[in-house]
Order: sequence, then C-alpha cells, then structure tokens
Amino acid sequence: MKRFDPKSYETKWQEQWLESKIYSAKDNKDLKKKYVLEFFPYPSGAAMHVGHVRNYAIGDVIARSSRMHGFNVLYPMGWDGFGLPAENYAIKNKLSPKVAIKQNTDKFKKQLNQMGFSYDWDREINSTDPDYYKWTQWFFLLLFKKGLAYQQESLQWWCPMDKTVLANEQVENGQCWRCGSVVEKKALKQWFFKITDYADRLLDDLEDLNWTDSIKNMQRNWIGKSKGAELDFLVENKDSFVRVFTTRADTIYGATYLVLAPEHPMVEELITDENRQKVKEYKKATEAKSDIERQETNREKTGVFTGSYAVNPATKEKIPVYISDYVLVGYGTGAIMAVPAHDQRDYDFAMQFNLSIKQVVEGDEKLEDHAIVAEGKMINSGKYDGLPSSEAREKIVADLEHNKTAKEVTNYRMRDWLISRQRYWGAPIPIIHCDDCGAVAVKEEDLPVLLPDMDNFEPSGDGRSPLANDQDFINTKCPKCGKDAKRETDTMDGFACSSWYFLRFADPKNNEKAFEKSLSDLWLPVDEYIGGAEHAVMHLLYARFWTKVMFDEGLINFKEPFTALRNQGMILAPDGNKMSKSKGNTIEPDELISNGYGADSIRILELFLGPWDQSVNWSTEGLSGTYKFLQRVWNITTKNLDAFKSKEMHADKEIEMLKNKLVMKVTKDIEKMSFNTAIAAMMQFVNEMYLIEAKGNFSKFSFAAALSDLLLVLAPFAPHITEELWHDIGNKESIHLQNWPKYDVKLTQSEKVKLVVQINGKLRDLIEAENNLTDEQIQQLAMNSEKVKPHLSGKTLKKVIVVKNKLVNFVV
RNA sequence: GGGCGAGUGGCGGAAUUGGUAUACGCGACAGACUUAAAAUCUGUUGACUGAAUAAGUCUUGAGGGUUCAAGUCCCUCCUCGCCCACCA
Repeated sequence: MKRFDPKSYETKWQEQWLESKIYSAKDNKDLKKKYVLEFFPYPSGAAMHVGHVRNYAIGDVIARSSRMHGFNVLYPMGWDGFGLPAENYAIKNKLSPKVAIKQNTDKFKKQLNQMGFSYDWDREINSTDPDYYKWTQWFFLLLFKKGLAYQQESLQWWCPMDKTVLANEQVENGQCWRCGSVVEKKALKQWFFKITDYADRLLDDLEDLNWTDSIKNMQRNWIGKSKGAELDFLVENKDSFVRVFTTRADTIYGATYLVLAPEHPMVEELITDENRQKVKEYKKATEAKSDIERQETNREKTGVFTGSYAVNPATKEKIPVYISDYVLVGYGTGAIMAVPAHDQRDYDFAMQFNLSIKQVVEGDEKLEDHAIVAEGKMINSGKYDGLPSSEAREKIVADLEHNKTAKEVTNYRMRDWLISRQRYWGAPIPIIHCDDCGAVAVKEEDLPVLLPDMDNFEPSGDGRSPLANDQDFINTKCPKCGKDAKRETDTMDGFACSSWYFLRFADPKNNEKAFEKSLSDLWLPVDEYIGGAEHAVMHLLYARFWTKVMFDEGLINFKEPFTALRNQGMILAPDGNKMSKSKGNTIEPDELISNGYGADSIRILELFLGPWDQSVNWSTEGLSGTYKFLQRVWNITTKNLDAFKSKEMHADKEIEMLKNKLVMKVTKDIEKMSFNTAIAAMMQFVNEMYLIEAKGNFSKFSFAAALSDLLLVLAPFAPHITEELWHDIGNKESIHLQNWPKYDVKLTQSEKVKLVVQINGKLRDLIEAENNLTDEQIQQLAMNSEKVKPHLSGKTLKKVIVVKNKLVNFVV
C-alpha cells in the first residue's frame, strides 16, 4: 500500500495536465459554453498568500465541475501588468518594469500551477504586451472618434507621492487609493472619458444583473442620480442671479438664506466692501484645508456672510447670501438655497449663525432640536398650503418655470473618468499634437505606439510624464498635415487595460483585430466573474462603460460584460487582521506545500473554513483537519483496491443509499455555491464508509462504486489526490475529463423513517417507522411509546398534529 | 447620517426555509495499537441538576409577539463588520 504523500504525485500531475492541455477551451459554438473568470491579477511583486488562493479556488471548483457537467469551459488567466505598483516595485528594486513584470508573472504563474488550478494557459495574456496594448490604444481611438475621449484643463487630484493625477474613483477619503498619501489639487490639461454620457444606462442596466445588492448599491450610489430643479434667486440691487440646485423645491418658502461654495465664481461679485477682508480670509483658510479635513463630517459649520442679499422668489423676502465649505463647488451649481427647518446641515448652520428657521412642511415630528427631513403637508407656503409636499414640489417648479426662473434638472455625482497618468509604465495615449491640426489620432496602421525603453523613468513631479524626456519618442509628424508635431506623453490609467481584457481571452492571438466578433459572440458575456468587492466602483464600472461603447459600435452583441458577479470573503490572518506584508502576518501556500500538506488540503480548507462569501480567519490547525480527511480518503481507497477488481455484482442497499445521498448533496451544494457543506458531506460519507469497512461483510461491488463516485465529486476540490487514486483504481483517462456522476433520488431515501414525537412541541421520543404510514397509524404508534405514555396519562388530548414521515405533536 | 451584512458550544461554522438546534471540522478527554511517544483507528464532548451512557430543566445578542411548533416569521432594542458619506 502506498503511503499518503501529496509531494509524491502533485507536481507530476500538474506537469501532465499542462502537457496534455486537458483544460483547453474549444472554439466550437455547438457546445454549451461557460465562461468562468477571476479578476486578472496585478503582478506587483507581493507574493500570493492564502487569501488570494481562495479567489482562485472558488473559480476552479466552478470551472472543473462545469466541465464535468458537459460544459465547454473557458477559464483563462492573464496579467494586469501596467500601473503604479509594478512601476514602483521596479524602481525600488532597480529593475526595468519589463523585467520586473516578467519575474513577477513567472512567480505568480508557478504559484498558481502548484495549486493545481485548471487554467487554459494557451490563452494567457499580458496587458503590457504590445500585441495587447495595441488594441487598448485602438479602443482609445474609438472613444476619441466617438467624441467620448476629450482633453480639458482643470483642477485635478494629484498624488504627490506617486506624482500623477488620479481619477475620482481612485481617491478614497482624500487619499491616494494606492499609496495612501493625502492628495492635492493641481491644474493640468488631462484626458477624460465621457462616462457621464452613459450614467443612465449604467444605472438602469444594473437591474438585471446577478450581482449582490451591496455592489449594485455602491454603483448606484456612485453614479448618484438625483432629480431636482435649478432655481434662480435674484441678487438684490444687481442684475445677476444665483442659480441653486435643490431636490426639495417644495421647501422654497422655508429658504431663509443662500450658501455658495467658497470657490464659486460669483463670490467675488457678491462681496461688499465691509465684508471683503473676512471673505478673503475664509477662502484662503478653505484652500489650505486638505480634503480630508473638509470631508470630516459632524464638523462645526463655518462660513461668512458676503454682505449681499438675494430675493426668495416665493416669499419675495430679502435673504442673506453666505459662503461655506459645506457646499461643494463640484456638485450641482455649487450653490444652495438653505432650508434650515428641513435640512440638517442647513439647520446646524442656521443655529451657528443665528439665522431664521421657518417650518413649511408639517409631519409627525415637531421642529425642536433638529431638522424635519420627512415629507409631509405644506404649511406657511401661500397657495400651496395643505398640499402633500411631493405634489407641491412639482407645482412650484412648474409655476416658477413659467417665469423662466426654474428648470427641472437631473444631477449625477459621477464625474468623467480622468485617464491620463504622468507615469511611464502604461500604454501611451495614441495622440499626436499638431500646432495646426490640434490633437490628432495616430493612424490605425501605425499602432501600437510603442512604449520606449528608458533608463530613467522615474516621475519628475512637474506634471509631465517621463516620456516627455525622450526626444525620439515625442518628435513625429502630424498624421493629417505631415508637419512636425509632438506625441502625447501621458500614459493611460491601468484601468483602461482591464476594461476589455475579458474580451481578448475569447481571441487572444488575433493580430488583425482586438477580437473576432464570432468568438466574442461565442464566449461572452462572462458567466461567472469572481473577485473581491474592492473594485465595486472602479474596474466594474469602467468595464461596463467600455462594453456599452463597444455594443453601440456594433463590435459585440451584449450590453453587460459580467452576468454573475461573485465577491469572495477575505481570508484574514489567524489574529483577525488583514494579511499584509507590512504586518508580517501573511501565510503563503508555498511553505504549507513544502511542509507536506499539499495543495489539495489547502484548497479544501480555503472553502471549508466558512461560507465562501464571508470573511474568515485562517487556521493552520484546520489544515491538519483537511489533510486528515484526504488521508482517510487515500487510505480507504488504497486499502480496498481489490474491491475495484471484484467480479461480484450484488448491490448493498446501505452503501447505495450513502452514495446517492452524497452525490445528490454535493451536486446541489456546488450549484448553490455552498462549498463548505459539500465538503462536510464528503467527510461524513468517508466516516460512514470507515464504519462499514470495520463491520466487514459488505458488497465490494457497491463499496468500489461508492468510492469511485466520491473521487468524482471530490475532483473539483482536490484535483491531485483524486487523479492519482483514479488511476490507482484502474482508470486510464484523467478524472477531470469524466462525466459528473448521477444520482437517483429514490435511492437516497431509506424504507424506514425516524419520527419525531413531541408533546406540546417538546421532543419526547424518536421512533423508527415504516415509510408513508397514515396519520392514524403514526398517531397510534406514537401513543404506544413508553416514553410518551406517562406524559399523556390523566390528560385530555386537545389536538394532534401529524407531519407525514416526519413528526407527531400531541397538544395536551 | 445612508446602504449592505452578521450575532448559534471553548473555537470555525451546520440547520432540508416554520418541524430532532449545535451536522462537519478544530480543540479537549478517554480507549485500542506501541517498550514509549508520534501517527493511525474507536468512542465521549452545549450548560445545569443527577452515580447514571435513568430522568429532567435551560439554551441560537436582549425583550416581547404570532404559532400545535420559532435560530428561522413580526415588533422593539443592543452589539459588531464592511462600503459610502456636508452630493443640497
């Protein structure tokens, strides 16, 4: 008997699988397809730890079980190689990014292979490969031609550490999403993608997606659609007016002052001489504040009076105009009408500055120490009194619209996607600047615009990309007029590369096109997309946007790239903290494998620790449990190899039942992604097989058939041990090419059932009975139970409830 | 403040969707094997009362309710996690 030793067979099979290409997807539209994909990794130099492994383990179980169910599965892997972490890693280690990426992807690939994941490596892609980014540039030009890529000078988020601008989505709490530095504002001319044109479609199409509500809500929240109105307030003694945005036009009678953002262009005009000094100081103080400070909530409200007054168009009252940093210049019109009675922020401000508070909506609440935000009935609002606030809102806007002082507007919080980066390691933006013709697209036949090799590619911080220092790169001819011209030197945000990579997997080697439509028709959309929730408003929004652009262009036939999205829970360190290199609490699979546990034990533990979508703490003790389980599978199989050669044919009912129950349970659990209970069922099955074996005198035929099915249902979880044993029991072909075993529901039920006997809902006895007895028979049987009798004697039976094949409850 | 999710043994977690709460695993304890230990195999293991592997009582964050029956449904409240947040 061979000793259980994962080292003795895991590498052997990994090599054999790679060589025989058993996981390759077939470009055959007659087969039923399934596209399983994990977010493609960022080879930044950090080693893969057990937290990452869970992500891939989930995908691999889905891919493998789908293959066994007869699907033609596309399960590819590639590298998101451009971007800051890779470049910073290269700088730190004094390597060229190209070399660094090669090293890191090689290492990552080795780590993936040693876990036995079933990727189709023939479709491997790398976003830093010119054959790939040629098409990223091609898509840029498509957006450019459609008017969806434009250049604009404006104040932008600037990361002083990474020395580049950042998109709104990449600034978290006023900090750079990558390095955590406090971001600054810098005025630069930048490239944008007009994602706001697609705001409504990005919002509406979320409905039909099989994504978690949490991610959908994050996207809804990010897009931030809000319907309201813009209202004009005349400035007293001037011709001008202040335009405000509000979603609560119904409360206009309660607007007792206006507030402008300190950066609002009209501020200068509104300042009166006696207030000039104070306003200037306030503006200066605001500028000095970092955005972290400004975004601090529950901060005391600050602001200053401009000296000017406006006229409330409803009440005709004179109301003061303030500036305050609680109004943001970037949203709406940068100015608000303040209704302290019905908005908490305005309420706080009014209390601070002793401004009047006027209630105009009446509800259940009383106006005491906070604003009443709820809808209600109008009061103190002239002819609108008595109307429900929602109705008043429409009427007031309509009436003001008559005087051309109001307009219905929809606002979005989402901004256009800033995609220029002043960094070296990215796909060059394929634009040529000509003094006469302006920004001109590079001709398609001249793509790719190659990223030149540079010795010094560190960012200078002057707002220009390092590419600006390469004269050979920048000097070129205008594609339109042929005159001397200069290349754009900014590179694209790495998220541009990842906005279409899932399409390239359908046709990864195409030199003529980004992909052939027939192949994208065949494979896309992605059926199962698996990854962490951290990309909720970045990658997942950008990729949806590009997909819609491609759909509009007729390049593809679907509007949403990812039909189902699965967000796996994190694996935390045993101490409950996130695993990170800096904390020194990471656990890498490599060491566990070399300790002899083997990849299979790790894979199983990743899924067994708890539900896949919940965070769990890693437990190395748990690993000895899953190891022991596999060892038991190994031992019972290798000890009974003779059973597989047995000629006897009589079936053992008990074993058949166990087998059918196992296959049914695992099949259903994989379907609902309940991997932890599927594994528990397999463990339980093995425990029961041990007991049967110990009793002796069992049908070898049934025993062998049951073990064989166990190997099949275990194969997606533990591909190595099952492959090894599958061959040991006499098979020639790979277990991973087998069909999923079938089960018979009828055989999962035994002839006898356990009946629960309750008195007043309390368990009193368990009795074994024939299947399908009548209610009367069951009741009679239960009443005869010795344990039940004493509880019934001397009492009157009020009611008897019988649930067939399950339970009797006597109510006394 | 808004959204999403969660609270079950010493620990990670199960529970056919209203029908035996604590499956499976870890840990702990005991037995077999062994000169011995490890490994392996076999038991026991929610708490309390009891010699008891007799019997009973209690138990799913807290408190109420609906029901023959509640971890599951309803109401009130508490705690924790994640994401968003002065967006008018």
